[in-house]
Amino acid sequence: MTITMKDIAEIVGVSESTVSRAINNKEGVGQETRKEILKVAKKNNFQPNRLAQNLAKQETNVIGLLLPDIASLFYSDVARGVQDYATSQGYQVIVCNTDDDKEQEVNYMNWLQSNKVAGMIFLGGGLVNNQIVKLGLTDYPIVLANRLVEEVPLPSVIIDDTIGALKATEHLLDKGHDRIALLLGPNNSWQAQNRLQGYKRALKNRDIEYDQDLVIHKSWSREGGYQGFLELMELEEPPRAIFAADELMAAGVVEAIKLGGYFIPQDIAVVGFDDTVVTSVIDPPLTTVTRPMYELGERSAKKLLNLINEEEIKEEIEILESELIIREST
Amino acid sequence: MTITMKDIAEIVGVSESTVSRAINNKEGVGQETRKEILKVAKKNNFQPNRLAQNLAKQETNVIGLLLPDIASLFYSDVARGVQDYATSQGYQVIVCNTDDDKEQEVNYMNWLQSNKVAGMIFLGGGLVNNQIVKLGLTDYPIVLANRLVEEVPLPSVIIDDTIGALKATEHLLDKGHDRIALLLGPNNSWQAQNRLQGYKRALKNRDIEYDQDLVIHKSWSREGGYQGFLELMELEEPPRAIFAADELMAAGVVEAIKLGGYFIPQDIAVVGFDDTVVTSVIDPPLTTVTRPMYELGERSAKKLLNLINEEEIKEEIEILESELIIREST
DNA sequence: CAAGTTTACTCAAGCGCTTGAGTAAAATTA
DNA sequence: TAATTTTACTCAAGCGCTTGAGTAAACTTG
Repeated sequence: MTITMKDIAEIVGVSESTVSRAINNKEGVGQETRKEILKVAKKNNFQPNRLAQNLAKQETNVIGLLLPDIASLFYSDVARGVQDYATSQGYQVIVCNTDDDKEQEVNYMNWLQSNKVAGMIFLGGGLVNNQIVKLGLTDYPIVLANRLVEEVPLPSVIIDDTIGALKATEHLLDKGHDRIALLLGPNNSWQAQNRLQGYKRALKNRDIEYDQDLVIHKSWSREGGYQGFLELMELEEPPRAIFAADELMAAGVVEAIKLGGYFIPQDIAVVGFDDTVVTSVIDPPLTTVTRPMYELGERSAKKLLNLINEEEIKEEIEILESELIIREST
Repeated sequence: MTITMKDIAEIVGVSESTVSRAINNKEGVGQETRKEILKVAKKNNFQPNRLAQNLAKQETNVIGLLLPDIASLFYSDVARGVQDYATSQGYQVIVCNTDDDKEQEVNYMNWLQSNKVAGMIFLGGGLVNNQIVKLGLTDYPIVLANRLVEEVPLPSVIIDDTIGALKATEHLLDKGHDRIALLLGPNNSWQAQNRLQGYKRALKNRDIEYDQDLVIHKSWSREGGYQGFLELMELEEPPRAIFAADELMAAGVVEAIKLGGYFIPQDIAVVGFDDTVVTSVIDPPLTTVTRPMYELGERSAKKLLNLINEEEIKEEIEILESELIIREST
């Protein structure tokens, strides 16, 4: 059904290799012949069989992207960044959802390897690098994106939330608050640690004592934010500024505050985290820390392609910083 | 570096074909030999080269998914549905972002075809089916998801917003409203048409006259909703119920209502569209029409795989219905 | 126990493309 | 015009796997 180089060769009356060279714009083909071959190819809508091509060339122009969940606001933005850069360079991306499941991650790794992808990006998720090493992938182009780097050093791109959290906290301090509450997810997470660190650093810079009671760990959810706020209100002297270090938590906090009859920012100032459609919909518009998600994807892809093409890589670990967007909630 | 069947054959001392059959669990291999082969394969972490495998078998277990933008809330959910079903059946998915650009769509189509994907799903977006036909893909497994079916009949799965809009309108009618405003995006869109139709049908069912003034077309955005509300308020007798047929528009409407000092639902009842993190964050929780996005993906994938495996396909066009979720805004 | 059947394997071609080496003719040079 | 270079091509092997056909040995059966 589909036409092959062999067919074209027959039609034109040349050898297969000539057809190959003509179609791939290589030299060694006469003008006339080339024209004829291209004409026939076009007429028959010839599409080279990539499987054969890749097999012969021993290379592909596909990269794999492993992430927890493409349906997540955060990851889908990053994925888009990866795809845009990759396709701009002639590469295609295969996205695999691991659901943070190590077994799945390993399966996909194998599958991708099996398919001879040119390289892989591990975005978020939890596969210990150990396993990557075990799987003998160290000689394989790999980039870690927004994932904690462990014992084995691998090229990575990460967003440092510390700076963002620092800026957020400083902003509230600038507004005259000295008792600032911090709402975080479970404290075993890397993200929570970073954000906490930024918060602490900001306090330290101003010689303000760190008050354990003002830092509350809940789930990374709206409910978590809601409950966190209620807990804060039970303190003897409730804080009048809250840094909710997650967009959903921020949404929950805002909800709880309004329900409590308080006004933002007059009664209580709020800073959120991430700038997605969620924070954009909240009333009032939230001052928030924004992470360069799309850029994270782009940079990771770029790093990977550099790796693949063995261009020089400047730094092993690239750090992107989160920024503060100031709006009406503070 | 990577081990091949040939290597294994040499190590074990059998022919390559025996190795192939052993690894693929086919008969014709002695127990002992098979065990030995598998042992060697495992020990060396053998991964069959899919390129070669697919080339030899003349088939792949990869499908292509073309959609406008994976970073969109709607599409990423659908994509996840596609991926989950596909992987459960041993297929992998390649996602291509077309940005609703026909040229890109065609490029991706060709690329996917070149890679011998087993089939494709066209999700949303605008390539006229004509071009699909031109590209000679009619004999190719293709499923259209949530895309208007044109002259050429192709297997499709769509979500009928008509029913959802009907239910939403009826719900407001049930609540005693007889002047219900409808906020829509540009009226040339298929979505807008469907939702309008559902609205009209609901009115007709109750013998309520259709009032052109109550139907406002703006952009599918928060701003659109906001402006739409202001326009409605300028009517002589402003409506006390609004069906904002888009989540962002709904968010805008809610914002405008609150800013105007009105209360939801006491002063004005609101029904939104789509049930994503956006509607979940709005206060009060919105009564909304929810589209089965994940299911749309699943069903499309299922239809495609049936097509690929040439199982019987019941209906050419499968229609999923949107549902109404009743919450506090009405 | 001869004839037929099954089992466990090997052979070799083929999937569609690439690419280094080979070759004859045309073009250049001295 | 003979020697050299260049051009335009062909040949054939190879990428790693699959698979139908072939074969010798082991097993069944009456």
